[in-house]
Amino acid sequence: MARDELTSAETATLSKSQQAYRWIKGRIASQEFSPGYRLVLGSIAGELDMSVVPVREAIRQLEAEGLVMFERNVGARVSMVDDTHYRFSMQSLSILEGAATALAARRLTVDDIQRARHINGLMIETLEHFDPRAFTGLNQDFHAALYEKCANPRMLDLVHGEWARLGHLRDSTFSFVPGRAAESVREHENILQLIESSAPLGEIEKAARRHRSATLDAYMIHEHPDEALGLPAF
Amino acid sequence: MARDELTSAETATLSKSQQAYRWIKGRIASQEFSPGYRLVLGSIAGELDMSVVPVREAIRQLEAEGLVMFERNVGARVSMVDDTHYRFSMQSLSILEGAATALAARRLTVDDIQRARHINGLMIETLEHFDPRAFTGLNQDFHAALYEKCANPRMLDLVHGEWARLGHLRDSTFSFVPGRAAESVREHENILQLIESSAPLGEIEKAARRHRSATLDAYMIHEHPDEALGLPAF
DNA sequence: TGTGACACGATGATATACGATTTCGGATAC
DNA sequence: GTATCCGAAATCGTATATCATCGTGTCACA
Repeated sequence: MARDELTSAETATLSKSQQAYRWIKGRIASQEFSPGYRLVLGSIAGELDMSVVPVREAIRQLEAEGLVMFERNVGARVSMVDDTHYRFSMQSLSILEGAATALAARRLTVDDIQRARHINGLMIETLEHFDPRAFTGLNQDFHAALYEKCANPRMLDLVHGEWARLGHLRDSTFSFVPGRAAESVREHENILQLIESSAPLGEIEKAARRHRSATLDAYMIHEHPDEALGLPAF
Repeated sequence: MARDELTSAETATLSKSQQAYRWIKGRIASQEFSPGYRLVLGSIAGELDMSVVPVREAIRQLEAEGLVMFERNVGARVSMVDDTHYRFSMQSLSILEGAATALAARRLTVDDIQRARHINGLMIETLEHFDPRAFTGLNQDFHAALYEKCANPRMLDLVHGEWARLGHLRDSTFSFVPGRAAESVREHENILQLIESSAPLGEIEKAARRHRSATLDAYMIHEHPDEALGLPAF
Protein backbone atom coordinates (compact mmCIF):
# COMPACT_ATOMS: atom_id res chain seq x y z
CA MET A 1 0.00 0.00 0.00
CA ALA A 2 1.78 3.01 1.29
CA ARG A 3 5.41 3.16 0.26
CA ASP A 4 7.45 4.69 2.96
CA GLU A 5 10.77 3.97 1.31
CA LEU A 6 12.29 6.51 -0.96
CA THR A 7 13.72 5.69 -4.34
CA SER A 8 16.37 8.00 -5.68
CA ALA A 9 14.01 8.98 -8.46
CA GLU A 10 11.42 10.20 -6.00
CA THR A 11 14.02 11.99 -3.98
CA ALA A 12 14.55 14.39 -6.83
CA THR A 13 10.93 15.47 -7.13
CA LEU A 14 9.97 15.35 -3.48
CA SER A 15 10.46 18.38 -1.31
CA LYS A 16 12.81 17.87 1.55
CA SER A 17 10.01 18.49 3.99
CA GLN A 18 8.17 15.53 2.56
CA GLN A 19 11.26 13.40 2.54
CA ALA A 20 11.68 14.11 6.22
CA TYR A 21 7.99 13.49 6.78
CA ARG A 22 8.09 10.06 5.20
CA TRP A 23 11.34 9.15 6.85
CA ILE A 24 10.11 9.98 10.33
CA LYS A 25 6.76 8.37 9.71
CA GLY A 26 8.49 5.24 8.53
CA ARG A 27 10.61 5.11 11.63
CA ILE A 28 7.58 5.49 13.81
CA ALA A 29 5.69 2.82 11.89
CA SER A 30 8.60 0.41 12.17
CA GLN A 31 8.74 1.01 15.90
CA GLU A 32 12.25 2.34 15.58
CA PHE A 33 10.95 5.49 17.19
CA SER A 34 8.83 4.06 19.93
CA PRO A 35 6.17 6.05 21.76
CA GLY A 36 7.72 8.66 23.99
CA TYR A 37 10.84 8.87 21.85
CA ARG A 38 12.28 12.33 21.76
CA LEU A 39 12.49 13.73 18.23
CA VAL A 40 15.41 16.15 18.15
CA LEU A 41 15.40 18.46 15.17
CA GLY A 42 19.14 18.72 14.87
CA SER A 43 19.82 15.02 15.03
CA ILE A 44 17.24 14.14 12.42
CA ALA A 45 18.42 16.94 10.19
CA GLY A 46 21.98 15.66 10.43
CA GLU A 47 20.87 12.11 9.74
CA LEU A 48 18.99 13.13 6.64
CA ASP A 49 21.67 15.56 5.57
CA MET A 50 19.43 18.59 5.46
CA SER A 51 18.71 21.68 7.51
CA VAL A 52 16.40 21.73 10.50
CA VAL A 53 13.77 23.78 8.72
CA PRO A 54 12.26 20.99 6.62
CA VAL A 55 12.48 18.62 9.55
CA ARG A 56 10.61 21.07 11.67
CA GLU A 57 7.87 21.34 9.11
CA ALA A 58 7.62 17.59 8.78
CA ILE A 59 7.19 17.29 12.51
CA ARG A 60 4.45 19.88 12.58
CA GLN A 61 2.68 17.92 9.89
CA LEU A 62 2.97 14.77 11.94
CA GLU A 63 1.68 16.71 14.89
CA ALA A 64 -1.43 17.67 12.96
CA GLU A 65 -2.04 14.01 12.30
CA GLY A 66 -1.63 13.19 15.93
CA LEU A 67 1.39 10.95 15.55
CA VAL A 68 3.62 13.19 17.61
CA MET A 69 3.00 15.52 20.49
CA PHE A 70 4.60 18.91 20.55
CA GLU A 71 5.48 21.11 23.45
CA ARG A 72 6.57 24.66 23.02
CA ASN A 73 10.30 25.26 23.44
CA VAL A 74 10.70 21.66 24.42
CA GLY A 75 10.25 19.63 21.30
CA ALA A 76 8.38 16.72 19.87
CA ARG A 77 8.01 13.20 21.06
CA VAL A 78 6.20 10.28 19.53
CA SER A 79 2.65 10.13 20.82
CA MET A 80 1.82 7.62 23.44
CA VAL A 81 -0.52 5.31 21.66
CA ASP A 82 -1.70 3.40 24.62
CA ASP A 83 -4.70 1.15 24.58
CA THR A 84 -6.92 4.03 25.51
CA HIS A 85 -6.21 5.89 22.31
CA TYR A 86 -6.57 2.72 20.35
CA ARG A 87 -9.99 2.06 21.79
CA PHE A 88 -11.23 5.57 21.19
CA SER A 89 -9.97 5.61 17.65
CA MET A 90 -11.50 2.23 16.94
CA GLN A 91 -14.84 3.34 18.25
CA SER A 92 -14.68 6.51 16.21
CA LEU A 93 -13.78 4.46 13.20
CA SER A 94 -16.72 2.17 13.80
CA ILE A 95 -19.02 5.16 13.68
CA LEU A 96 -17.37 6.79 10.68
CA GLU A 97 -16.95 3.64 8.69
CA GLY A 98 -20.46 2.48 9.42
CA ALA A 99 -21.89 5.72 8.14
CA ALA A 100 -19.57 5.79 5.14
CA THR A 101 -20.52 2.25 4.21
CA ALA A 102 -24.19 3.13 4.37
CA LEU A 103 -23.59 6.24 2.29
CA ALA A 104 -21.84 4.12 -0.31
CA ALA A 105 -24.22 1.17 -0.32
CA ARG A 106 -26.61 2.41 -2.97
CA ARG A 107 -23.78 3.32 -5.31
CA LEU A 108 -22.09 -0.06 -5.37
CA THR A 109 -22.33 -2.04 -8.58
CA VAL A 110 -22.52 -5.78 -8.78
CA ASP A 111 -18.86 -5.67 -9.78
CA ASP A 112 -17.97 -3.85 -6.58
CA ILE A 113 -19.82 -6.42 -4.53
CA GLN A 114 -18.14 -9.22 -6.39
CA ARG A 115 -14.74 -7.72 -5.78
CA ALA A 116 -15.43 -7.34 -2.09
CA ARG A 117 -16.64 -10.91 -1.91
CA HIS A 118 -13.50 -12.02 -3.68
CA ILE A 119 -11.38 -10.28 -1.06
CA ASN A 120 -13.39 -11.92 1.65
CA GLY A 121 -12.72 -15.24 -0.08
CA LEU A 122 -9.01 -14.58 0.17
CA MET A 123 -9.45 -13.88 3.83
CA ILE A 124 -11.20 -17.20 4.33
CA GLU A 125 -8.34 -18.96 2.60
CA THR A 126 -5.75 -17.40 4.84
CA LEU A 127 -7.65 -18.64 7.84
CA GLU A 128 -5.93 -22.03 7.37
CA HIS A 129 -2.39 -20.79 7.80
CA PHE A 130 -3.23 -17.69 9.68
CA ASP A 131 -1.12 -14.60 9.10
CA PRO A 132 -2.44 -11.73 11.20
CA ARG A 133 -0.69 -9.08 9.18
CA ALA A 134 -1.92 -10.24 5.79
CA PHE A 135 -5.38 -10.80 7.21
CA THR A 136 -5.55 -7.28 8.56
CA GLY A 137 -4.41 -5.92 5.21
CA LEU A 138 -7.13 -7.81 3.39
CA ASN A 139 -9.59 -6.68 5.99
CA GLN A 140 -8.80 -3.09 5.22
CA ASP A 141 -9.09 -3.75 1.50
CA PHE A 142 -12.46 -5.34 2.00
CA HIS A 143 -13.88 -2.44 3.91
CA ALA A 144 -12.30 0.09 1.61
CA ALA A 145 -14.07 -1.59 -1.28
CA LEU A 146 -17.35 -1.02 0.51
CA TYR A 147 -16.98 2.56 1.66
CA GLU A 148 -14.71 3.99 -1.03
CA LYS A 149 -17.69 4.98 -3.17
CA CYS A 150 -19.16 6.94 -0.30
CA ALA A 151 -21.30 9.77 -1.61
CA ASN A 152 -19.74 12.15 0.87
CA PRO A 153 -16.04 12.80 0.23
CA ARG A 154 -15.64 14.50 3.56
CA MET A 155 -16.70 11.34 5.34
CA LEU A 156 -14.17 9.49 3.26
CA ASP A 157 -11.44 11.84 4.40
CA LEU A 158 -12.40 11.30 8.00
CA VAL A 159 -12.36 7.53 7.59
CA HIS A 160 -8.96 7.64 5.92
CA GLY A 161 -7.63 9.90 8.61
CA GLU A 162 -8.76 7.53 11.31
CA TRP A 163 -7.24 4.58 9.52
CA ALA A 164 -3.94 6.44 9.29
CA ARG A 165 -4.15 7.17 12.98
CA LEU A 166 -4.42 3.52 13.75
CA GLY A 167 -1.76 2.73 11.19
CA HIS A 168 1.23 2.01 13.30
CA LEU A 169 -0.76 -0.16 15.62
CA ARG A 170 -3.33 -1.88 13.49
CA ASP A 171 -0.99 -4.65 12.32
CA SER A 172 -1.49 -6.38 15.56
CA THR A 173 -5.24 -6.29 16.04
CA PHE A 174 -5.98 -9.74 14.82
CA SER A 175 -2.85 -11.29 16.25
CA PHE A 176 -4.22 -10.59 19.68
CA VAL A 177 -7.52 -12.33 19.10
CA PRO A 178 -7.13 -15.00 16.44
CA GLY A 179 -10.53 -16.45 17.16
CA ARG A 180 -12.14 -13.21 16.02
CA ALA A 181 -11.02 -13.71 12.41
CA ALA A 182 -13.44 -16.50 11.56
CA GLU A 183 -16.37 -14.60 12.96
CA SER A 184 -15.25 -11.53 11.11
CA VAL A 185 -15.48 -13.05 7.65
CA ARG A 186 -18.98 -14.31 8.41
CA GLU A 187 -20.05 -10.82 9.34
CA HIS A 188 -18.53 -9.56 6.13
CA GLU A 189 -20.74 -11.86 4.13
CA ASN A 190 -23.70 -10.68 6.14
CA ILE A 191 -22.94 -7.06 5.33
CA LEU A 192 -22.61 -7.93 1.65
CA GLN A 193 -26.00 -9.57 1.64
CA LEU A 194 -27.59 -6.59 3.32
CA ILE A 195 -26.20 -4.33 0.62
CA GLU A 196 -27.24 -6.66 -2.18
CA SER A 197 -30.76 -6.90 -0.90
CA SER A 198 -31.00 -3.12 -0.65
CA ALA A 199 -31.66 -3.32 3.04
CA PRO A 200 -32.52 -0.05 4.80
CA LEU A 201 -29.44 2.14 5.11
CA GLY A 202 -29.93 2.20 8.84
CA GLU A 203 -29.57 -1.58 8.94
CA ILE A 204 -26.44 -1.51 6.83
CA GLU A 205 -24.90 1.17 8.97
CA LYS A 206 -25.72 -0.67 12.15
CA ALA A 207 -24.25 -3.91 10.83
CA ALA A 208 -21.04 -2.25 9.67
CA ARG A 209 -20.67 -0.40 12.94
CA ARG A 210 -21.30 -3.41 15.10
CA HIS A 211 -18.93 -5.43 13.00
CA ARG A 212 -16.06 -3.16 13.87
CA SER A 213 -17.00 -2.59 17.46
CA ALA A 214 -17.23 -6.37 17.84
CA THR A 215 -13.56 -6.54 16.88
CA LEU A 216 -12.86 -3.92 19.48
CA ASP A 217 -14.88 -5.80 22.08
CA ALA A 218 -13.02 -9.01 21.33
CA TYR A 219 -9.77 -7.17 21.74
CA MET A 220 -10.88 -5.63 24.99
CA ILE A 221 -12.07 -8.91 26.50
CA HIS A 222 -8.83 -10.54 25.48
CA GLU A 223 -6.51 -7.82 26.67
CA HIS A 224 -8.37 -6.02 29.40
CA PRO A 225 -11.13 -8.27 30.66
CA ASP A 226 -11.52 -6.18 33.78
CA GLU A 227 -12.54 -3.02 31.97
CA ALA A 228 -14.08 -4.45 28.87
CA LEU A 229 -17.24 -2.45 29.36
CA GLY A 230 -15.53 0.90 29.59
CA LEU A 231 -17.07 2.14 26.38
CA PRO A 232 -20.80 2.19 25.98
CA ALA A 233 -22.13 0.22 23.07
CA PHE A 234 -24.89 1.33 20.76
CA MET B 1 -16.19 30.88 22.34
CA ALA B 2 -13.18 31.07 20.12
CA ARG B 3 -11.31 34.31 20.47
CA ASP B 4 -9.64 35.21 17.25
CA GLU B 5 -8.60 38.63 18.37
CA LEU B 6 -5.28 39.16 20.03
CA THR B 7 -4.81 41.20 23.14
CA SER B 8 -1.39 42.64 23.73
CA ALA B 9 -1.09 40.50 26.83
CA GLU B 10 -1.56 37.34 24.83
CA THR B 11 0.84 38.51 22.20
CA ALA B 12 3.67 38.22 24.66
CA THR B 13 3.09 34.57 25.49
CA LEU B 14 1.96 33.35 22.10
CA SER B 15 4.49 32.07 19.65
CA LYS B 16 4.68 34.08 16.46
CA SER B 17 3.51 31.10 14.48
CA GLN B 18 0.33 31.05 16.49
CA GLN B 19 -0.11 34.78 16.20
CA ALA B 20 0.09 34.43 12.46
CA TYR B 21 -2.22 31.46 12.58
CA ARG B 22 -4.92 33.33 14.44
CA TRP B 23 -4.49 36.44 12.38
CA ILE B 24 -4.91 34.63 9.09
CA LYS B 25 -7.74 32.52 10.43
CA GLY B 26 -9.47 35.64 11.61
CA ARG B 27 -9.13 37.26 8.22
CA ILE B 28 -10.55 34.22 6.53
CA ALA B 29 -13.42 34.05 8.99
CA SER B 30 -14.24 37.70 8.47
CA GLN B 31 -14.30 37.18 4.73
CA GLU B 32 -11.46 39.64 4.32
CA PHE B 33 -9.59 36.80 2.67
CA SER B 34 -12.28 35.38 0.47
CA PRO B 35 -12.07 31.92 -1.09
CA GLY B 36 -9.46 31.82 -3.80
CA TYR B 37 -7.49 34.65 -2.24
CA ARG B 38 -3.78 34.27 -2.74
CA LEU B 39 -1.89 34.16 0.55
CA VAL B 40 1.58 35.58 -0.07
CA LEU B 41 4.08 34.77 2.64
CA GLY B 42 6.09 37.93 2.31
CA SER B 43 3.14 40.28 2.39
CA ILE B 44 1.63 38.68 5.47
CA ALA B 45 4.99 38.59 7.20
CA GLY B 46 5.45 42.28 6.49
CA GLU B 47 1.96 43.06 7.71
CA LEU B 48 2.54 41.23 10.99
CA ASP B 49 6.07 42.53 11.35
CA MET B 50 7.71 39.14 11.49
CA SER B 51 9.72 36.87 9.27
CA VAL B 52 8.19 34.54 6.73
CA VAL B 53 9.07 31.42 8.69
CA PRO B 54 6.30 31.64 11.30
CA VAL B 55 3.84 32.67 8.61
CA ARG B 56 4.79 29.66 6.60
CA GLU B 57 4.20 27.39 9.54
CA ALA B 58 0.85 28.98 10.26
CA ILE B 59 -0.21 28.39 6.70
CA ARG B 60 0.80 24.77 6.82
CA GLN B 61 -1.29 24.41 9.93
CA LEU B 62 -4.25 25.94 8.18
CA GLU B 63 -3.62 23.61 5.29
CA ALA B 64 -3.87 20.62 7.61
CA GLU B 65 -7.25 21.91 8.73
CA GLY B 66 -8.39 22.28 5.17
CA LEU B 67 -8.90 26.03 5.28
CA VAL B 68 -6.25 26.71 2.66
CA MET B 69 -4.92 24.78 -0.29
CA PHE B 70 -1.22 24.64 -0.94
CA GLU B 71 0.67 24.11 -4.17
CA ARG B 72 4.36 23.55 -4.30
CA ASN B 73 6.45 26.50 -5.44
CA VAL B 74 3.27 28.41 -6.05
CA GLY B 75 1.78 29.23 -2.70
CA ALA B 76 -1.37 29.03 -0.68
CA ARG B 77 -4.86 30.20 -1.45
CA VAL B 78 -7.98 30.13 0.65
CA SER B 79 -9.97 27.00 -0.01
CA MET B 80 -13.08 27.24 -2.06
CA VAL B 81 -15.88 26.56 0.34
CA ASP B 82 -18.77 26.23 -1.99
CA ASP B 83 -22.13 24.83 -1.04
CA THR B 84 -20.95 21.35 -1.82
CA HIS B 85 -18.35 21.42 0.92
CA TYR B 86 -20.85 22.92 3.27
CA ARG B 87 -23.32 20.13 2.67
CA PHE B 88 -20.76 17.39 3.06
CA SER B 89 -19.41 18.89 6.24
CA MET B 90 -22.88 19.35 7.66
CA GLN B 91 -23.76 15.76 6.96
CA SER B 92 -20.51 14.57 8.52
CA LEU B 93 -21.25 16.74 11.50
CA SER B 94 -24.70 15.28 11.83
CA ILE B 95 -23.16 11.82 12.06
CA LEU B 96 -20.35 12.82 14.41
CA GLU B 97 -22.47 14.98 16.64
CA GLY B 98 -25.25 12.44 16.81
CA ALA B 99 -22.85 9.78 17.96
CA ALA B 100 -21.09 12.11 20.38
CA THR B 101 -24.38 13.16 21.91
CA ALA B 102 -25.35 9.55 22.43
CA LEU B 103 -21.96 8.79 23.94
CA ALA B 104 -22.42 11.66 26.36
CA ALA B 105 -26.06 11.08 27.23
CA ARG B 106 -25.55 8.75 30.17
CA ARG B 107 -22.95 11.02 31.71
CA LEU B 108 -25.05 14.16 31.82
CA THR B 109 -26.16 15.36 35.22
CA VAL B 110 -29.45 17.07 35.92
CA ASP B 111 -27.45 20.28 36.10
CA ASP B 112 -26.15 19.74 32.60
CA ILE B 113 -29.65 19.16 31.31
CA GLN B 114 -30.89 22.22 33.10
CA ARG B 115 -28.15 24.33 31.61
CA ALA B 116 -28.93 23.08 28.12
CA ARG B 117 -32.61 23.78 28.66
CA HIS B 118 -31.73 27.25 29.84
CA ILE B 119 -29.80 27.89 26.62
CA ASN B 120 -32.72 26.61 24.61
CA GLY B 121 -34.90 29.05 26.58
CA LEU B 122 -32.70 31.89 25.47
CA MET B 123 -33.05 30.70 21.91
CA ILE B 124 -36.82 30.78 22.21
CA GLU B 125 -36.65 34.33 23.50
CA THR B 126 -34.58 35.51 20.57
CA LEU B 127 -37.16 34.09 18.22
CA GLU B 128 -39.17 37.29 18.74
CA HIS B 129 -36.58 39.70 17.42
CA PHE B 130 -34.69 37.18 15.38
CA ASP B 131 -30.93 37.54 15.11
CA PRO B 132 -29.51 34.72 12.99
CA ARG B 133 -26.00 35.19 14.26
CA ALA B 134 -26.86 35.13 17.94
CA PHE B 135 -29.23 32.26 17.37
CA THR B 136 -26.55 30.18 15.68
CA GLY B 137 -24.16 30.92 18.51
CA LEU B 138 -26.66 29.76 21.09
CA ASN B 139 -27.37 26.74 18.95
CA GLN B 140 -23.74 25.75 19.09
CA ASP B 141 -23.66 26.30 22.84
CA PHE B 142 -26.70 24.12 23.27
CA HIS B 143 -25.27 21.22 21.37
CA ALA B 144 -21.87 21.62 22.95
CA ALA B 145 -23.54 21.31 26.34
CA LEU B 146 -24.94 17.97 25.24
CA TYR B 147 -21.93 16.38 23.60
CA GLU B 148 -19.08 17.94 25.54
CA LYS B 149 -19.15 15.17 28.12
CA CYS B 150 -18.75 12.57 25.42
CA ALA B 151 -17.05 9.50 26.80
CA ASN B 152 -14.79 9.33 23.76
CA PRO B 153 -12.38 12.27 23.52
CA ARG B 154 -11.42 11.36 20.01
CA MET B 155 -15.01 11.80 18.88
CA LEU B 156 -15.00 15.14 20.61
CA ASP B 157 -11.94 16.18 18.63
CA LEU B 158 -13.61 15.18 15.41
CA VAL B 159 -16.73 17.14 16.26
CA HIS B 160 -14.74 20.22 17.16
CA GLY B 161 -12.73 19.90 13.99
CA GLU B 162 -15.86 19.75 11.91
CA TRP B 163 -17.32 22.75 13.67
CA ALA B 164 -14.14 24.68 12.96
CA ARG B 165 -14.37 23.68 9.34
CA LEU B 166 -17.82 25.16 9.11
CA GLY B 167 -16.72 28.16 11.11
CA HIS B 168 -16.41 30.79 8.49
CA LEU B 169 -19.68 29.84 6.94
CA ARG B 170 -21.88 28.80 9.79
CA ASP B 171 -22.95 32.30 10.75
CA SER B 172 -25.36 32.34 7.93
CA THR B 173 -27.12 29.02 8.26
CA PHE B 174 -30.19 30.24 10.03
CA SER B 175 -30.39 33.48 8.17
CA PHE B 176 -31.12 31.54 5.03
CA VAL B 177 -34.02 29.64 6.51
CA PRO B 178 -35.57 31.63 9.33
CA GLY B 179 -38.55 29.34 9.54
CA ARG B 180 -36.30 26.52 10.59
CA ALA B 181 -35.44 28.17 13.90
CA ALA B 182 -38.78 27.59 15.60
CA GLU B 183 -38.81 23.96 14.62
CA SER B 184 -35.25 23.63 15.81
CA VAL B 185 -35.93 24.63 19.39
CA ARG B 186 -38.80 22.14 19.56
CA GLU B 187 -36.48 19.37 18.45
CA HIS B 188 -34.03 20.49 21.09
CA GLU B 189 -36.62 19.96 23.79
CA ASN B 190 -37.39 16.57 22.32
CA ILE B 191 -33.74 15.54 22.51
CA LEU B 192 -33.56 16.72 26.10
CA GLN B 193 -36.55 14.62 27.03
CA LEU B 194 -35.07 11.55 25.39
CA ILE B 195 -31.90 11.98 27.42
CA GLU B 196 -33.81 12.61 30.64
CA SER B 197 -35.93 9.52 30.17
CA SER B 198 -32.84 7.42 29.53
CA ALA B 199 -34.09 6.47 26.11
CA PRO B 200 -32.03 3.89 24.19
CA LEU B 201 -28.80 5.45 22.97
CA GLY B 202 -29.75 4.52 19.45
CA GLU B 203 -32.86 6.67 19.74
CA ILE B 204 -30.91 9.61 21.10
CA GLU B 205 -28.32 9.32 18.37
CA LYS B 206 -30.97 9.13 15.68
CA ALA B 207 -32.79 12.16 17.05
CA ALA B 208 -29.63 14.24 17.28
CA ARG B 209 -28.55 13.25 13.82
CA ARG B 210 -31.90 13.91 12.23
CA HIS B 211 -32.10 17.23 14.00
CA ARG B 212 -28.99 18.45 12.27
CA SER B 213 -29.69 16.92 8.92
CA ALA B 214 -33.12 18.53 9.05
CA THR B 215 -31.38 21.89 9.23
CA LEU B 216 -29.32 20.87 6.25
CA ASP B 217 -32.42 19.74 4.39
CA ALA B 218 -34.16 23.01 5.11
CA TYR B 219 -31.16 24.86 3.80
CA MET B 220 -31.04 22.71 0.68
CA ILE B 221 -34.71 23.10 -0.12
CA HIS B 222 -34.42 26.81 0.39
CA GLU B 223 -31.25 27.33 -1.59
CA HIS B 224 -31.11 24.48 -4.06
CA PRO B 225 -34.58 23.05 -4.41
CA ASP B 226 -33.61 21.29 -7.61
CA GLU B 227 -30.99 19.07 -6.03
CA ALA B 228 -32.31 18.85 -2.52
CA LEU B 229 -32.17 15.08 -2.57
CA GLY B 230 -28.55 14.90 -3.57
CA LEU B 231 -27.54 13.37 -0.28
CA PRO B 232 -29.15 10.18 0.90
CA ALA B 233 -30.85 10.39 4.24
CA PHE B 234 -30.67 7.77 6.94
C1' DT C 1 22.05 16.27 54.88
C1' DG C 2 18.40 18.34 52.38
C1' DT C 3 16.68 22.20 49.77
C1' DG C 4 16.90 26.17 47.11
C1' DA C 5 18.88 29.19 43.62
C1' DC C 6 21.90 30.04 40.03
C1' DA C 7 24.40 29.04 35.88
C1' DC C 8 25.44 26.36 31.98
C1' DG C 9 24.32 23.39 28.18
C1' DA C 10 20.97 21.73 24.94
C1' DT C 11 17.19 22.69 22.04
C1' DG C 12 13.65 25.12 19.80
C1' DA C 13 12.10 29.69 17.66
C1' DT C 14 12.96 33.24 14.61
C1' DA C 15 15.50 36.20 11.36
C1' DT C 16 18.17 36.85 7.32
C1' DA C 17 20.15 35.28 2.98
C1' DC C 18 20.48 32.73 -1.13
C1' DG C 19 19.08 29.42 -4.67
C1' DA C 20 15.31 27.09 -7.33
C1' DT C 21 10.98 27.11 -9.51
C1' DT C 22 7.12 29.05 -11.51
C1' DT C 23 4.43 32.44 -13.73
C1' DC C 24 3.47 36.13 -16.72
C1' DG C 25 4.41 39.46 -20.30
C1' DG C 26 6.44 40.78 -24.50
C1' DA C 27 8.77 39.97 -28.70
C1' DT C 28 9.33 37.40 -32.75
C1' DA C 29 8.24 34.16 -36.30
C1' DC C 30 4.78 32.02 -38.95
C1' DG D 1 -3.49 37.94 -36.15
C1' DT D 2 -2.00 34.18 -33.50
C1' DA D 3 1.00 30.96 -31.44
C1' DT D 4 5.30 30.00 -29.37
C1' DC D 5 9.41 30.87 -27.04
C1' DC D 6 12.37 33.36 -24.07
C1' DG D 7 13.47 36.30 -20.12
C1' DA D 8 12.57 38.86 -16.01
C1' DA D 9 10.09 39.34 -11.77
C1' DA D 10 7.84 37.25 -8.08
C1' DT D 11 7.50 33.73 -4.84
C1' DC D 12 8.54 29.59 -2.62
C1' DG D 13 12.19 26.22 -0.63
C1' DT D 14 16.22 25.62 2.03
C1' DA D 15 20.47 26.80 4.54
C1' DT D 16 22.96 29.31 7.97
C1' DA D 17 23.10 32.24 11.99
C1' DT D 18 21.43 34.28 16.20
C1' DC D 19 18.24 34.73 20.09
C1' DA D 20 15.03 32.93 23.64
C1' DT D 21 13.68 29.32 26.50
C1' DC D 22 13.83 25.14 29.06
C1' DG D 23 15.99 21.30 31.68
C1' DT D 24 19.54 19.93 34.65
C1' DG D 25 23.47 19.79 37.45
C1' DT D 26 26.05 21.90 40.96
C1' DC D 27 27.11 24.74 44.73
C1' DA D 28 25.98 27.29 48.72
C1' DC D 29 23.37 27.79 52.73
C1' DA D 30 20.15 26.39 56.28
